Amino acid sequence: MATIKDVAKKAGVSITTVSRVLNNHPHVREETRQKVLDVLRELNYVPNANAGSLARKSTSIIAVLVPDITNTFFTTLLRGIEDKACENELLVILGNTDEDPSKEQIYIHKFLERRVDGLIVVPVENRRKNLKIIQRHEIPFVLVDRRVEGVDADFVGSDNYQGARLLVNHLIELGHRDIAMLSGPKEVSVFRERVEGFLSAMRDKNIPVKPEFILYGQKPIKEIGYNLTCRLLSYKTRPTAIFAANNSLAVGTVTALQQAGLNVPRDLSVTCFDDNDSNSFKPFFTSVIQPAYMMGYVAAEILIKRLKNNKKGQANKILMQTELVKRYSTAPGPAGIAD
Amino acid sequence: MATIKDVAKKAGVSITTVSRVLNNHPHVREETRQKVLDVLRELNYVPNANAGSLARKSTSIIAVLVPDITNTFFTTLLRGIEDKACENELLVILGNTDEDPSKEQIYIHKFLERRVDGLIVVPVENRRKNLKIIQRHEIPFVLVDRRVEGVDADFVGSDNYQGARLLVNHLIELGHRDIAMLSGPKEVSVFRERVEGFLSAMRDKNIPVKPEFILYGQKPIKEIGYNLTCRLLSYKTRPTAIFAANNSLAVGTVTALQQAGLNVPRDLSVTCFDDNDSNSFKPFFTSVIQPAYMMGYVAAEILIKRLKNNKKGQANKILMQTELVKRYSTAPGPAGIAD
DNA sequence: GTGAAAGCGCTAACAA
DNA sequence: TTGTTAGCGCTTTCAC
Repeated sequence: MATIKDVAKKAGVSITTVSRVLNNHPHVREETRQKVLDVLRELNYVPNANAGSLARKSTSIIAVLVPDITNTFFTTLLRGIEDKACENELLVILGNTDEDPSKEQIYIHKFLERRVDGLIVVPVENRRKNLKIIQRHEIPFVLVDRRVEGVDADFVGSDNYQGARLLVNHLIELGHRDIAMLSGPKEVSVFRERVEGFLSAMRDKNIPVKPEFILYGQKPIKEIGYNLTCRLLSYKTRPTAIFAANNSLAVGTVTALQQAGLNVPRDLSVTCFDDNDSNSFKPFFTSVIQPAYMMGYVAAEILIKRLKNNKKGQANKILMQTELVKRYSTAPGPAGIAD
Repeated sequence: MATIKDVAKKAGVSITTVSRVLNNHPHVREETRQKVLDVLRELNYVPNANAGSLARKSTSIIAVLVPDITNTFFTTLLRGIEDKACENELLVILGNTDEDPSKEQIYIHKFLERRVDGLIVVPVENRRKNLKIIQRHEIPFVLVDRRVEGVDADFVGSDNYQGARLLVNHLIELGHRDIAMLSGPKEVSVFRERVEGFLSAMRDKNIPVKPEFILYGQKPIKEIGYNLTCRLLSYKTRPTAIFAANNSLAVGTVTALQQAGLNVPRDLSVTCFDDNDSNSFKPFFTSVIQPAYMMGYVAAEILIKRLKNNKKGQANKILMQTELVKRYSTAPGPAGIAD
């Protein structure tokens, strides 16, 4: 591949001049510029961005880390990030951690080696270790969706506590009392918050919560949702409604229920956080929707601002509101609908 | 961030020696190695991969270009690629073209600038231009899913022609005669092949095909599927079955049908290519499934082989078999089931 | 076993 | 307006 040197020689100018026309610097005579432009074309010149980054000490790349790239919530988030990044001529590189802390660590390391300008990360769990590595090297990053204790960084999330309350209040209004909650790992902030919202809504209405009705899965994925639901079904007294902490868990829940010959919502109501599938022709779940696209967009915005302002300033903490969307997975419970 | 120079100075050795221990070269005294290792840790040294790439003239990065990152088919493909790449310590960077040729061009350019070692691309359309750019710079790449006329490159796809025949034969067996086909753009090979498969299966059974029953969309996405289906429904004689060329079109189709008060499969049968949602608890569509994961894995395998063998050798052309999966979107048609 | 030095392709003072 | 030069952080040849 042709280098800037080749171009300079052929155009009969110095490499500095070529560099100037490549970067649209002023103070280049129109005639010279044209000549260089011609040679550029003639040689099919493609600048080596790595060499440029090395010299410029900045890559114009931001890295994004998500726990599950097959989850609509994260792909939508990603799209928000990409759009904002694109507006600012930044390249986005993506890592999929699969909810695995060691994968997270590997990706973070690779991204640091590539000297990305900044990162946007949905952290896998509550261990500060991986994030501290980023901080130690003073690379700006923003946390999305999940907080991590002891890490003071920009954060964009949604009001999980309030969202969970919306969902639970809806179930209570439908007449449900025996409500079970399927949570993701305790270590992840969003799941703790959703459980707390659940508990508070129940407390407000003086409805007792059976301890065995709160189940924590190691990962918020459908296989785990399936297993936990089977456990619920094995109880002598079963819940009449299940609140799954995310979309994937809910899918596992419904799978287990169907397999047990139970109809949703006739026999049991099911609710969850987030949409399950962007492609669905008939969204099924009554759920609380987070503004995923906006969360990504804003996260990128904050990161970019930091990149431009030389990383200064206090951490931003942004909390977005959620919305309850009633659909087909919930129905009146045994207590009947309250007025 | 600490550089190799800092490490060398602090360890009292030359940068060459540091480089040697970083790359596990032999001929380093164990004592020296240990000392360097200690300093490496002490300074939290993270090698600059861009500088390394520049010197080594290879980045160990491969780029992947897909048309729609929200489509399960492509995310599954991607996962296959990633797994194989990971085995070989390659970093994958992703571009989402949104079926837009100009986005494709932009990404290809960015990837070339970053000097990726190779690319895996699901091309947007049948224009050679973007791919010729890659070829001109002699960067290895493999085409996946879609072929491009006039481009002789490694290719991994599936037997769309045969897959379409499976689907159509199934519909015919169910007693359907008035079968409509919703295709993606003519310019994309897979859609041409699926239409041809459709036509050949109909011809084999001597069933006439109404020209107005073959509709081409500009993009294979649900919005277009919706529009085309509305067009079908406006005809005086409607089809009794619709063959959507991919999963997203099919979702649009069902949406339109539901909106028109039609039940699938009672009033109309619908089939398509590929699964619609990896997360579904009750896959709905009778469809032909391509081995997406395997396609990605094999594509990466071929690319990596080429990277190692110095790019030599004739182009591989791999065609994988598809599988018909009968589910809930098809039912017997007016002619009744054939024996 | 170890180091000096050249070079990868580019940017950015500084001079002219 | 243009060119010279010194890096950016690393690899690698060659000599010791």
